[in-house]
Amino acid sequence: MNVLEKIVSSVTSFSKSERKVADVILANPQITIHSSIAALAKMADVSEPTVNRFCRRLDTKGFPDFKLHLAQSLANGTPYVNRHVEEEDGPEAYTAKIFESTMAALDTARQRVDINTINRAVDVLTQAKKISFFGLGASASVAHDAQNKFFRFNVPVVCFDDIVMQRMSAINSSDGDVVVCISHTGRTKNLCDIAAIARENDATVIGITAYDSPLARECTLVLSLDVPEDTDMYMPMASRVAQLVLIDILATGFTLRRGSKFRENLKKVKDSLRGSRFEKKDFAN
Amino acid sequence: MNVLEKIVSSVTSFSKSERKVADVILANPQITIHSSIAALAKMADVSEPTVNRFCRRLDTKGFPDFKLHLAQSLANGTPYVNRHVEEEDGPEAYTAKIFESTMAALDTARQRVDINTINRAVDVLTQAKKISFFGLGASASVAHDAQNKFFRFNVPVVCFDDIVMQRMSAINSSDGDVVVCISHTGRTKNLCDIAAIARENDATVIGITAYDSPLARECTLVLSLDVPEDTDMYMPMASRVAQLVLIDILATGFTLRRGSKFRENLKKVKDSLRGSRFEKKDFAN
DNA sequence: GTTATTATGTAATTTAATTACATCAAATTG
DNA sequence: CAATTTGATGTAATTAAATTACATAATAAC
Repeated sequence: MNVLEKIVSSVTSFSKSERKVADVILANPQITIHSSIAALAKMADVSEPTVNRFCRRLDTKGFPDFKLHLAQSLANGTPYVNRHVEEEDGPEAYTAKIFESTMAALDTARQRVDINTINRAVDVLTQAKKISFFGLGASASVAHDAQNKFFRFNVPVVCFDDIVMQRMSAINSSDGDVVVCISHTGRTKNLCDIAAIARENDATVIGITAYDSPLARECTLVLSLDVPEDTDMYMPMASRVAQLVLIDILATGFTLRRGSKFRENLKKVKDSLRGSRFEKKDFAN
Repeated sequence: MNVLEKIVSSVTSFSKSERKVADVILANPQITIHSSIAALAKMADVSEPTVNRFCRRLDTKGFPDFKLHLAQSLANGTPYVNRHVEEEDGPEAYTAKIFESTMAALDTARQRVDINTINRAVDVLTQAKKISFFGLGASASVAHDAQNKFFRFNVPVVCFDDIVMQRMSAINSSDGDVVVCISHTGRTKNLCDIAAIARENDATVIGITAYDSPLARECTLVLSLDVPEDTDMYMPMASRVAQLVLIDILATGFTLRRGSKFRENLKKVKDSLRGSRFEKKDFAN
C-alpha cells in the first residue's frame, strides 16, 4: 500500500491536528512534495513537529523521507481512490475528488468489462445493416456521442432521445439491424419496452447497462460496467463516463476490424471540417 | 522525460566530476534517494557542491528536489501511459489501451486545470439568470450532458446543437446570462461567432476549450484542459471525456455553493423518476 | 475534582544543503 | 612556451530545514 492510500485508509485513527495535515496533503499532494515542513505546517495550521509526527505515524523516517514516498505514490499513476465530495469541500478538494473517483471508476470498469462480449458486440456492429442508439436522460447524450462516432463509418446510424421516435424506429427494425440501448440502472421501463420491441422484430439488441437488470434481460448482448456511483450528488457522473469510454472501445474495434484502408475514410471525414475551422497556423506566433 | 532518462541522455555533456556523480546514481538509484548530499558526494568521491551543481544541471531546484524527481522516476513506469492503438491489436489490447489512455488524459487534465478559474466559473454560473450550453459535433453531446445536469438546479438552461438556433439564442442574451461554449480545438468558426455575439450582448461567456485558441479569445473565462489526443483514430475521445468531467466538477461546485437544503431539490428530481422505473426490489434475489 | 494520559506547541539543537569565494586545471593566445 | 583566460572543483561559511527535548494544554479516567 502506498503512502497516499495509507493516509486515506488510516484517516480515522488520526488526531485532530493530524487530520488537518492529512486533508492538506490529500488536497495538494503535488504542492506538498515541493514544500518545506514549515510551509506545510502553516497550510495545515499546525506546528512543525505535528507534521513530523504525522510522517512517523505513516512509517516513514521523517518529513523528507515522507516526501520521497509521496512522490513515488504520485508517480505510480496515483491511487484512484473514490473519495466522496463533502459539504465543506473547497474547489481544490472537489475538483480532485471528482477527477479521482472518475479515474477509479474507469479502473473498475476496465477490470470488470468482459472482453469476449466486446468482441462479439464489435462483430455484430460491423455486420449491421443499420445501427440505432437509444438512451434517455443522461444516457441520451451518450447515445448522441455514439452516433457522432459511428456515422463516420458509412453505416446508417440513427439516434433518438424521444421515446415516441424510439418506439417507431424499434418497430421498423428488422433482421440485421442493431439496436444499442444505454441505461446505467437498466430499470427505465420505456427503454426496456424498446429493447423488447426491437427483439420481436428480429433486431440484435446490445445493452450498455447493469448486469442482471430488467433491460439486460431484454438484450441479445449485455455490456455491463458495474461502476460504483457516488449517489450523494443525485446525478450520474462516473457511470456515464465509463459508458462513453465503452463507446470509444466499440468504435475503435469497429475501425480495426474494417482494416487500414477504411481508416482513410475517417481521415476524409475529419478533413471535411477544414473549411469550417480557423487554421492552426493563423494563430501561431 | 524523467530524471533517470535525462541523466542517461545527457551523460556526454557532463564534466569529469559530474560524470562520477552520474555513474554512482545510475548504479545505485535506490540508495541515492535515501542518502544525504554528503554521503553521495563521498560515494562519488567529489565535493558536495559538485553534487549540487549536478542536480541543477538537470533542471531541478537542488539536491532534495532532485531526489524527489528521482524517486518518481524509480516509481516504475506510470501504469497509465497514453499507448496508441495499433492495427494488429486484438480486443484485449485495444480495450486496455483506450481505458488507460483515457485515464492518463484525465490525470493530465487534473494537473493542468486551473482551480481558480473553476471557482470563478462556478461563481458566475450560480449567479446566472440563464445558462446556455453550445457545442458542435462531438462537443454537442457534451453540451447535452451539461444541460441534463444543470436543468436540475432550477435555473433556466438551454442547449442547442443547431447553429441557427445558437445564433438566435446568443443574440437574445443579455446581462446576467451565461453562455458556455464547448470546443476541443477552439477553432470552429461558427462557435467563435456565437461567443462574440453573446459577449456583444453582455452575456458572460465561459469557454471549455484550448488555451490560446480563437475561441478562447472571445471568452470571458477560459477553462482549458489541454489533453493529449490520439489523432490516429481521427475521432475525439479522451478530450471529450475530460470535458464531461469538467462539467461534473462545475455542477458539483454549483450544488455545494447553493448549500445543503438545495441538495434536497436534486433528490426530488431524482425521485420523480420513480414511476418510470422498475423498482430495484422487484429484481433482488 | 483531581490525576494520568495524550496531544500539541515553543524553543533549542542538530543536521543538511547552499552560497561565496578560493584554488586548480585546462585551453587559448600572443 | 609563458601568460592569460575560462571553466571546473573544492573549502569554509552561511543559511535553511528538520528534529529533539521539553513545556503546556487538552482530554480522558478515576
